[in-house]
Amino acid sequence: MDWTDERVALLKGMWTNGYTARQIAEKLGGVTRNAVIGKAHRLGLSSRPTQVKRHTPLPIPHVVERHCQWPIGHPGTDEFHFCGKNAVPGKPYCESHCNVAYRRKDDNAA
DNA sequence: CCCTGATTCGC
DNA sequence: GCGAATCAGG
Repeated sequence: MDWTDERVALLKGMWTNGYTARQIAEKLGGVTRNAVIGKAHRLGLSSRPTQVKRHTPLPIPHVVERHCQWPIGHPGTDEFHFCGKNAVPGKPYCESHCNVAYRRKDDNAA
């Protein structure tokens, strides 16, 4: 399994958003949680509080959302805030964060 | 015991 | 650099 940009992006995206290595591994498919953790570690990530509490409000796709719900920083801290940029109609994120969250392998627009 | 992530070892 | 194995913590 070659770690392509989109796979790494998905890995980092899910990892950063509090997904467990198993969820990410299962999502990517063909990789074990060890591979995900190992890759994440190599990427410069690693430190992850076990089974991060659901205080990271993994943004739920809402109907008619107009502002990007992408969580920035840590909840409970002064740094925690949402992106708040104008999201695309029907999607919880702005175009850039939507791209990070829903990035597809065939989304490559040269 | 189960789960998690982190680190280390071998390929 | 990749993945599995192993270790450590919850």
